[in-house]
Amino acid sequence: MTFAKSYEPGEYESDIYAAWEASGIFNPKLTTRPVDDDGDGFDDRNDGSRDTYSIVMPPPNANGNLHIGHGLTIALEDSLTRYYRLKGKSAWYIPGADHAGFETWVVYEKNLESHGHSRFEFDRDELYTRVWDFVAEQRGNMELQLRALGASCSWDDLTFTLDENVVDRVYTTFEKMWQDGMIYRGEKLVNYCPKHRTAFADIEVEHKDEHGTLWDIAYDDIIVSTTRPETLFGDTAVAVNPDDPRYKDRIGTTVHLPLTDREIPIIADEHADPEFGTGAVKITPAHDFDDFEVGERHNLERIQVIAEDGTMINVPEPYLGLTAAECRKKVLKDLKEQGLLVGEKKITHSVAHCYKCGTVLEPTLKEQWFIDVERLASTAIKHLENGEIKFYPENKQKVLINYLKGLKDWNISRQIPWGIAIPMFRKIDDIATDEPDWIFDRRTHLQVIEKAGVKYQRDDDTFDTWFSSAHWPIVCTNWTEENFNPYYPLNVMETGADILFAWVARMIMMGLYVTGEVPFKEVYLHGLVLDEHGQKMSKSKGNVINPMDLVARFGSDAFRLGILRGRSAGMNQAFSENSVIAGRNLCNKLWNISRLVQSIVDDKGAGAESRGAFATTGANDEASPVTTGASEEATRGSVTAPYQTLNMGEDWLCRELNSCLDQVEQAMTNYRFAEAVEILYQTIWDKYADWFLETQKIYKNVSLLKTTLETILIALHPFAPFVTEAIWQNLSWTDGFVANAKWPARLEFDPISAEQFENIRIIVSEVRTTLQALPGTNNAKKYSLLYDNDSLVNDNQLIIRTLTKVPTINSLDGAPRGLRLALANHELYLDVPENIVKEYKNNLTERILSVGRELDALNLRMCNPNYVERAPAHLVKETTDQIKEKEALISRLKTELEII
RNA sequence: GGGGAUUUAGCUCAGUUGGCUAGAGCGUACGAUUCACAUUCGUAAGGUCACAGGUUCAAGCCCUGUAAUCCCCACCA
Repeated sequence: MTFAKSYEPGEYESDIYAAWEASGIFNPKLTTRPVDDDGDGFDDRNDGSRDTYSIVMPPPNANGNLHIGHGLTIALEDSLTRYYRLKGKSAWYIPGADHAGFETWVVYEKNLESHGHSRFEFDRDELYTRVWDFVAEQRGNMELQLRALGASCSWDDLTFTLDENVVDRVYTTFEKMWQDGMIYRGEKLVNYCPKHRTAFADIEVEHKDEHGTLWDIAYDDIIVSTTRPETLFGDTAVAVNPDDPRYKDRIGTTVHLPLTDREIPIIADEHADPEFGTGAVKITPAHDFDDFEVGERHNLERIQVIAEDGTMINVPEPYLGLTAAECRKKVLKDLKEQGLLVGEKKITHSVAHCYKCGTVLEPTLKEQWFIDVERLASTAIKHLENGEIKFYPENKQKVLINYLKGLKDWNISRQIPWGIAIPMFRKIDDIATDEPDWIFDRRTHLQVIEKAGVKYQRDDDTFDTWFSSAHWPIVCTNWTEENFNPYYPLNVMETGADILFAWVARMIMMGLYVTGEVPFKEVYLHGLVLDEHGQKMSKSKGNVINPMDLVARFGSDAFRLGILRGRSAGMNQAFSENSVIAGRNLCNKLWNISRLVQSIVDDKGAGAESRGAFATTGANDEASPVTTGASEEATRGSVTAPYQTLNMGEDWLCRELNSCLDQVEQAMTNYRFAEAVEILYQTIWDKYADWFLETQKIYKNVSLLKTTLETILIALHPFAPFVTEAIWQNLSWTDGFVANAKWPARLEFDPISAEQFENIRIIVSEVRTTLQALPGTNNAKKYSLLYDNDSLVNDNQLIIRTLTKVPTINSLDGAPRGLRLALANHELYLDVPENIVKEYKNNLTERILSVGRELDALNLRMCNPNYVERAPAHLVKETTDQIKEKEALISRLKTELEII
């Protein structure tokens, strides 16, 4: 098998994924048998430790497509998973699919409407079945897209949010809460979307500033202001501030409610702000959240005047049955005619909207199931304050605690059929029995059940999606009360910062309530992926980037590298194609590095033959046989034979690779993905290719080339899984999958020799810089390098010549000539004719000035006695060393200038 | 009103507990061309680290204040 000239992701990616999946390496339950290389009977993978690593996928919508945010999620989560798998952990990345209750329902309802139907033609069970079929039809794309992104998740363990075990667990929790008295049914005001005809939790409401009108209406002698005159019919009081002198003597009296024959009381309540308007406010407990509370305090009647379908009820005949908007017009007109409308002005106020359709939400009185969150929240706060969960970014811990402290009771009832039925049944028979009105029962497939001779009817509502989602870590890991589960709590929960409250908070509360433990040890939150101008992506702006397009054009790895680049926890960040292109280039670079290494191995290595697991044209016989449980022997990446470093460049490379591994490990531990990618990019491109491989064109150390290439392949694998695997399979000497390789060991090298190579690099750079700065072009080919009494240069002529491309390097015979290079410890000259040297004079002067400025700064520091006294000794020494070096350099440059 | 962020090169971002002359990618300029890769190689230019004070031997980093931008929560009769 040969390496094509450039890496073509499309030719490899799907075959590679299929081979991984077939091998079973993504399922830790198939691969957790001991690995025993040295035959001592102990599992010796990763220092013998065989601990677990678990992470769950925030479930994408089962019947949707992945968007750019999913792309980021997968890049982050899969990098972690692959990294810890390579580190030898039993890494379990559990995939999921979301029934996406409301989202899917909205799509389905639109679909129904487009076919001329309405949801009200069907009963709930029928609708549920229909949506189920609808989702089943649409399903599957998302899972294919996850594969295309390289997600190394255990597909056998995919959890759908309506799976039986999920529903069971949700019912168990609900039952426990019911028994613990945390669930109550209450008539409360809820945010109600008249279009979708369902209530929402507070968190789902979107407040937007809107322009509106504030009308002043005379209730006898008292003027009240309102933006919603149509709710006047629901007024049951007028409130004034108890300290407001204007109304002191009116408290306890009544006013006449316009357009009706009712008298309503004037009450004293802090809610009325004396500064606002006239200081008197109408109270409509059934249609306003604040008024509801005032009503509770004063025991006021709640009169619902707007029905769930948005029409007027419980109002005088002329207004009955009008829509709220029509009613408002008529009320205003009638008030005006009676001279009771005494003023109006434009105002801006914030209005609650449905986050899905934008309809103005109607605060509506409704009986719903609520969770008393007091116990859940306070427990969560305690564990959070205890530091049991580490947050990235850190500040989110405080933000979350702050949120939990102000958390209100949680409305878990939704009036949409697509979801998990609430397992509560209401007594039908109005007979006097001691039986409670509501009972818990799991048989939600039945509309009516009978218990102890009494018939009960199922509540038609379903659970808020977040109620079941809150169980995600529990249900994905199959946590049970009975058995110890090494995968729970999860090592990390990775998700979007925007659902910290909606999801993360609820998982923590639920995890603690159900299992007594926090559901994860760490939380990593990512920000939004913005477009290249820093704008939020949206369909209406037309700036949406489809991750699958990028994958198709540049490859999955390029996308992953691109989206991780420069990203840090919790931050919204712009994203552009450029970073993906940079990623694509790195993949191609790595491919060509491997191509060169393989060609050297082929030339020099004896008897090398391809043992790749499969060919580029498709999975071959060697890859597919592993179907039942992975044999680790067959799938684990191999490690090459020992090597010896034979020259300075090799020692240097080993040193740099070790340092790279250190930094990548450090970065991954701290979730600094961008940093890990950055250091790998630098190491592979600048160090491995530009310096080391260039020297290997001279000294071909086959065993070292093999080992070091494996090192960079494995280290990059978490971020660029496909190209590293494609190369691994293409190389003649590697075995198994790089996806299941061992994280590289540190390389042995001679540190003194490694440091020597730094000197070579400095010399080479100086030669290059000078050659570029000299007048004329093609200088490298024109001028030779001369050296005087310099063993480093003498011994490394070949390397220096190769790297600088100068034609010859000679020992200086006789007096110095040409241009002396500005190197402190080396006598090196470029054999440049005198007239050219003179032209270079300005350059030299410039250089002296700049070094002089640096020297001044250093001297200034040393003149400060406090610095010498108080700064750490090694810094002071460093400074003195540098002063010496700069001084030497300057005098050298000056002599040079004098000669000219 | 409460809370959380951001401000560093033309653009997008790093800069971990204070330590040398503030880094990277992209972009720009100049130079290179059969020999792994033009998805390439070499070189360079480009920054008053938002502003003003303070602490310190030393501040992009810590403290105080100011300005601009953004997000979340609550509220707006």
